[in-house]
Amino acid sequence: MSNLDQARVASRSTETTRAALIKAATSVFAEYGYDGGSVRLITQRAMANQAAVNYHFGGKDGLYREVLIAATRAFEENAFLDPEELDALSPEDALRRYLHQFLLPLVKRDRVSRFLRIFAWESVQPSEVFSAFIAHSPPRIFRLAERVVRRFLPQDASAETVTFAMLWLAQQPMFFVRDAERLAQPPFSLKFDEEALERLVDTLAGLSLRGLAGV
Amino acid sequence: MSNLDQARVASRSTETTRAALIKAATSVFAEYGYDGGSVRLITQRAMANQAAVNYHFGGKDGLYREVLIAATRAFEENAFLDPEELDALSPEDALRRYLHQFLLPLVKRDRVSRFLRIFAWESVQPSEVFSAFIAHSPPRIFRLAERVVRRFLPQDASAETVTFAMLWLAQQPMFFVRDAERLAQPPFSLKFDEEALERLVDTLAGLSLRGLAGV
DNA sequence: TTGAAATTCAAACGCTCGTTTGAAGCGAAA
DNA sequence: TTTCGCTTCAAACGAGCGTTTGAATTTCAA
Repeated sequence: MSNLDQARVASRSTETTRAALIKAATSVFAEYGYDGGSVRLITQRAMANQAAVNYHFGGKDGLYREVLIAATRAFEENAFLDPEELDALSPEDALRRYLHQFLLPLVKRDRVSRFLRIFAWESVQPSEVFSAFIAHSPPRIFRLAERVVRRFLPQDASAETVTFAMLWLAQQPMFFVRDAERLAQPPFSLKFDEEALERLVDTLAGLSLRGLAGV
Repeated sequence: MSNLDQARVASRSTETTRAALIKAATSVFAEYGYDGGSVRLITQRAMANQAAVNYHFGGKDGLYREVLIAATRAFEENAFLDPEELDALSPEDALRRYLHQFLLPLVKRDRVSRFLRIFAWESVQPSEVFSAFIAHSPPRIFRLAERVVRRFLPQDASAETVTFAMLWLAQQPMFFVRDAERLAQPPFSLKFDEEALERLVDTLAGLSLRGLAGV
């Protein structure tokens, strides 16, 4: 076996641990955010040793960076919402599609939903790792929101107005995803099943489209 | 001097320390949230001993509870936005007034603004203290938002719809207040002076009132 | 089978956190 | 002046955090 093969085999075992750690870290960071997610809990869920994080990723931040890379890759895959797909829809349908996609974590606990939750955390407790990560490429949720919003705004809208409207739209689903657990408690007591999600999409789409005066 | 007088004098000195701690805690919790705000920083700013927090308030949570009580009192004072005042305005003006009031922290660093910032933190990192505190009386920002929203919604709107719309409105200003510092950085680079605040109020009021289709 | 490299492991380190401790300081009554 | 309760203080405690350490184990080419 060549040295290359040895490296490959060695890295196969390495990859197992790395993958388990990234997976566990994704769920832990989705639940508790970067600061609140502890290395001990991650390694416990990954059934790995604490030191493995530092051995394989150089530290907690290195592991987080890998999670963000995986998240970016998942978002870039056309499995997720596609800019071209949005453009093919009418502005109204694009808006509905956007809201529905980013509210999905309310009822699904899949991988993409966890990534969205991490983004929701970052929208509130930005970590240095994340800030550096997105420094020169705004996260997709903002790029998509801008795309949706631009089709409604007049051509001569100022950059500031576009930014206001884009942020306004982008943070609407993030709020519900982020605060889902709190909204499930009194005094709100909102439980999100598929049907409640549809009603939420309807309500938000209606409000965003036509505003309060249009209901 | 009677025992009562002695107690009064003793409590005067006590009140000095307590007031300094509550004031310092308000600013620290406004800056860093409950979890992120350390007792050491609070006592340092209050020029008090660390142990004073436990002596006077029984612990960090007791001090926080006092801050929340002070915040509630400040909000209940008619210095702040008054439900009756809102009702006296047209629905549109009430909406503008609401947004303007809750976006004020962007340009002012006064006491009420700090309380609003604490609420913004809680909307994202709910502490047990806060949850217990508001358990049976929703914070005013939500009660006011419901009041504003109800005047637009049809009488037969479901409770869930009202809640959706209320949350939708309430979190709009909270987002900008909470993320002000992040929005000041690239890639957004939004600086909020008085004029930018007015433009933001205009934009949000327009979007909330007429939606994207109305711009 | 052997030896060296890669990986895992339990334990400990250094740090910050909220809290506790017991002595010292203080003001007012006796 | 002495005494007593209230308040302050420096120091330490215990728990949790990310990280480091050095030995044990595993892996696999030779």
